[in-house]
Amino acid sequence: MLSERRLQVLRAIVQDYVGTEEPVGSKALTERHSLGVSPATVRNDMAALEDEGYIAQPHTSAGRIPTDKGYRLFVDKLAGVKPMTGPERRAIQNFLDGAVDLDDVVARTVRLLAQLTRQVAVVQYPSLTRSTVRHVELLSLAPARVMLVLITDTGRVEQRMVDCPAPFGEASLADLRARLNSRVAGRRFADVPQLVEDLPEGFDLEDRGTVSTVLSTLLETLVEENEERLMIGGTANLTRFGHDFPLTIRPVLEALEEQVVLLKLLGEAGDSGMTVRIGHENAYEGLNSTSVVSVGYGSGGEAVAKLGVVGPTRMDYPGTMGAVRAVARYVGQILAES
Amino acid sequence: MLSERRLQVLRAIVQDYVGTEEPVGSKALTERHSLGVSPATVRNDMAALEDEGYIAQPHTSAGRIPTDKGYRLFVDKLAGVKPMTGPERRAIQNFLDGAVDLDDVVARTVRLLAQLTRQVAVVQYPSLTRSTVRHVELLSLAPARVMLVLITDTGRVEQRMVDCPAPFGEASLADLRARLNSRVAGRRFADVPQLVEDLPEGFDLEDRGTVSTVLSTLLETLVEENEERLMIGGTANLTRFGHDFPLTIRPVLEALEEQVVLLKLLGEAGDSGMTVRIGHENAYEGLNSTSVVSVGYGSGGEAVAKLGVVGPTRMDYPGTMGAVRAVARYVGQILAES
DNA sequence: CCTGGCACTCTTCCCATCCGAGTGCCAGCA
DNA sequence: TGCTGGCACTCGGATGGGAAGAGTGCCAGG
Repeated sequence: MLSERRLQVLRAIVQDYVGTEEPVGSKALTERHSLGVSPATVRNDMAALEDEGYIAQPHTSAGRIPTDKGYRLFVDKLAGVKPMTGPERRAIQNFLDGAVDLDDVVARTVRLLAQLTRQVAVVQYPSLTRSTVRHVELLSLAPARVMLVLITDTGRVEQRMVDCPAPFGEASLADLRARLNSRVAGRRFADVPQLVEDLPEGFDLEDRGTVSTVLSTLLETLVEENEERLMIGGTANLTRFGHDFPLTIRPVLEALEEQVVLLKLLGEAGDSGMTVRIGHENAYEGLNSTSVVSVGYGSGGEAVAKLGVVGPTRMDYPGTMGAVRAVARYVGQILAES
Repeated sequence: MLSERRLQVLRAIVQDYVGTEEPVGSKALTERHSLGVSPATVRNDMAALEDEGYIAQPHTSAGRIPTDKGYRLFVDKLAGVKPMTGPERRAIQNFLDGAVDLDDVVARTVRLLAQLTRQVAVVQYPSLTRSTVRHVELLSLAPARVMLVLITDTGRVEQRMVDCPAPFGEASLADLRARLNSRVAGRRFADVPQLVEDLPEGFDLEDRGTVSTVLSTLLETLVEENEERLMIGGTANLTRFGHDFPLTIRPVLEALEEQVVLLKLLGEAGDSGMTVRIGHENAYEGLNSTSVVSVGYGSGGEAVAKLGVVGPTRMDYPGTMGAVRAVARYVGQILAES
């Protein structure tokens, strides 16, 4: 459709605009990029690109800026992913290696991403959906009060208090603990419900009520905690957004506070590979002038959660994508190790 | 020192400025407040207040605005704490009552505070320092691998993985679990070290190494987790800050990301009663144009952590203080119940 | 199909002006 | 002594008119 040179022009426009944050004109383009043609020619190309909707002018007689569609083409066809340099990789690895527990891994990842991309970083906690149960612990806190602790293979720990309908002896508790673990340890969350379905039947009549209560609390925990948590960081980078500040930043901050919105945002991203949502491609209105670069990460081959960054549509896509991909890869490694 | 009327004038200036966000002049003051004197008189009072450093003019021939010192006087002498209304109280209670676990309590508290005050809310997780141990659980995950789970009376759960120097049988583990709990359950964190000091001596020689390892991990957890965590929310409210935006908001966002700074900020606040730090009273430079209202909260009589809000020095102090106090009180109740 | 040239369009910047809010001070009055 | 009305003064912010500059579109010629 578009000639090779016109694509080059678009690429040059995107690069310059991302660098300078100012509309770029035909003359400046020919000076900074060796396109081998005159400004007048570039003007013609620009007119064509504008007709096609890839670029736009803020006002007559200002330079052009890329539209969302322009960025889209840039990302899809014109730009690669800029790989991290060796030292950068090592720095990432070192930084993440220092983490002591899951919270710390997530916290460090957020900081790292925010620093590398100089944008807002969002990291979802490893999801329970695809996790397996490592261990279920039951503690008797009072005769009719049990604490349920669920430990997952990703290192996450969830606890719930259970009020039992009847007192429950230590022996019964130990029994339940043993049977429960022999059934669910190492199994996937999704499989747990049917695995424990007939468990109460093996108990004395008087204990069945309690067993059922404990089990249903367990199932609840599995489901409830699927409302995944996430951590964000680097919001101070929002101040680099632009000059028309308060109007832009406000809805973004609001979106960032709404975990639901963010989770949806990450969730929409494709399951494998990197996803880039540009401007209006984001369903949430407040993020219409931002782009979201996200990718799944996980121990082993499978993605257990996602992470990404939120920044202005005018962002360095190759660099950002490179950083996001690299961080995801190393976080995956860390999780696999622990 | 200052006559009664001059204090009234200062109060009126603070109130008007907080309301309008614009420097307030003598004429407007006499119109909006019934001071019973003419603008000329007020002008004299203002000149005096300015000499004393309570108010200042942004430029000659603009109105006056309060200085940090002026706000200080206002808070100390001129303003009470505005109590929440009945419906407000009920709403707070309802909102917090819905929480399912500690994380949820904190999350809800943050949202609530941010909404009530329309400012940035900061809530520290209930501290371990003053907490007592409810239960210590030890789980054998592999022959030489133990998971340590610490449960506190505030409902907090911490877990650590322990790699043992030698395999450790289930029987020994149960033994250790029992002895450990009989010693530390219900005791304060600070007392734990000496309570477990001679514990290894009761074990077989071959197990002592493991016991020591487990114990030192436990002690580490107690200390490490004193690096308290906190949650913030309502950052979108920063956009209401002012017109000179990016300059003001940036350092604040940066401060909010530095948990260390925030913890220090809350930590500095007095242990009992509400603390208000105004503008330059805050040690951290980025917060020089903000005020921090904080208060301790806790189950029972004792404060286990702090919470507060960060907002512009030009804030509604009575209202903010009322909201902070009310929320702290109800959070304390919730914690006591669970 | 590319190029140089040219007229045209806007935005931005700068400056001069004006207006008004607010002050400080003073002389007079209770 | 303390309050008041009056008045001159000071700035900041808004208004408006150029002038400058960047960038465009179009056209005729190579």
